[in-house]
Parts: sequence; structure tokens; C-alpha cells
Amino acid sequence: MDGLEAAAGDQQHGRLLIPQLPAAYLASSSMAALSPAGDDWAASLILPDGGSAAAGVGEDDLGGGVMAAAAEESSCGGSSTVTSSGVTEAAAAAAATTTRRGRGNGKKAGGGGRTPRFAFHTRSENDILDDGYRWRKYGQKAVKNSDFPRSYYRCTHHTCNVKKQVQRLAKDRGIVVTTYEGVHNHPCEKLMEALSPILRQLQLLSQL
DNA sequence: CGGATTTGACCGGCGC
DNA sequence: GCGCCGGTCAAATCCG
Repeated sequence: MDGLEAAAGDQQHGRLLIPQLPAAYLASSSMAALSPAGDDWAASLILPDGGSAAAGVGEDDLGGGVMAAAAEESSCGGSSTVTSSGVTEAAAAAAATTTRRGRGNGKKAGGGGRTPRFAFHTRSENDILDDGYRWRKYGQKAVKNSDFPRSYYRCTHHTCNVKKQVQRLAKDRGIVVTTYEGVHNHPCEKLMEALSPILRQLQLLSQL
């Protein structure tokens, strides 16, 4: 297991903790309870750890820990176009086997500071789920064991080095596997947008 | 016109 | 050592 800090212990109890993930990240990615309206979509968090991570994304074998997050469509992506069939059970887990390599870049982080990485499934017709951040696509590649290409995105924020990969499951084209790598070092635009009125009120109250 | 996407080439690690 | 494969780059193209 490399690259991933896995919360191995908790998996067996049906719970998954996501290590090294700041709350903002979580809030933005899937589970905030910001605006629980709109379509719901099923998400399952995947934390490939040790051996179980051996299962590749392509071969959607029951991998490591799965957590049926069954989150409401929420997050800063309030206007997300993610639509789903409403299925809420977790799909089979695939793990992000992508571990190393890259062009010089992959090395840099590997020196000792590993970038946190986690993946989750969403059942959606839409490849791109709006997580509140802005992404720029920088590559697309056909991968083995999958009929669908994998897309590579990078956060458009200047100082932010977060990447994500998006790929459809070979066996179930309705499921999109999104793998995040890194942690945003800036607030989520849409999240802040949504929070700003509340923050303003808080400031007012604190002045009293 | 500026930013995002597309797409083929290139690079580097890994397995054989 | 070589070929395969996944990830990234960058020029061309597209789009608002």
C-alpha cells in the first residue's frame, strides 16, 4: 500500500474514516449537509488499503473498504446536474491502483510527502459531478480493462495542485469512479458563496 | 479574445 | 533490455 493512508481499522466495522481530509474537502466533495435538495446520488467511498487495493479500477472487483455514503446531492455544487436513478446502495468497489509515476511530477510528491488520495463511486449519467471546485481537463486516456477512457483533471486554482481522475466502470456504465489526489489549499468557491450570508450574520452577531 | 478541451506525442516506472 | 502502460505535456482547436 503506498500513496494512501488507509483507515484500515474502521472498515471492518462498516465505517470509514478519511484520513488527512480536511473538513472543507469533505464538505465539498460529497457529504456536506448544505442544501439537501435536489437529486440524490449514491456515492460510495473507497479507500484502497493494503492488499485489497490490488483490484484495479478496470476490473471492478470487490476491493477494500466500501462505504455506502448515500449522500444527498449537496455540497457547494448545489446546481449540480448530477442526476441519478436514485439507487442508494453501494456499488462494487474499485480501488485507485494508480500509485506512482507521472512525469517528474509524480516523483516530487513521493519524496516523503505523499499526497492523500481517495476515490468514490457515483451513480450518475454525468461524468462530471459538480463538487464546487473548478477543474481543467488536461488529458484523457484509454486504459486497459475498461471500455471507457479515463479523464484527468486539475484544479484551476493557481496555487492548488489537486488532481482528479474520472472513469466509468467497465461493468456498470452507470457508475462513475472519481479519484481525487491531493487536498485543496483554497476554499471552495461555491461553498463560500453559500456560506457567506451566514458568515456575515455571524460577524454581526459577534459584534453585539 | 481568453480560457477550456482535445488529442497525439512523450516520459518514466514496472514486469517479463 | 525492451515493451507495455498509465500519466502528463503542449499545440491545435473549440466555445462563450
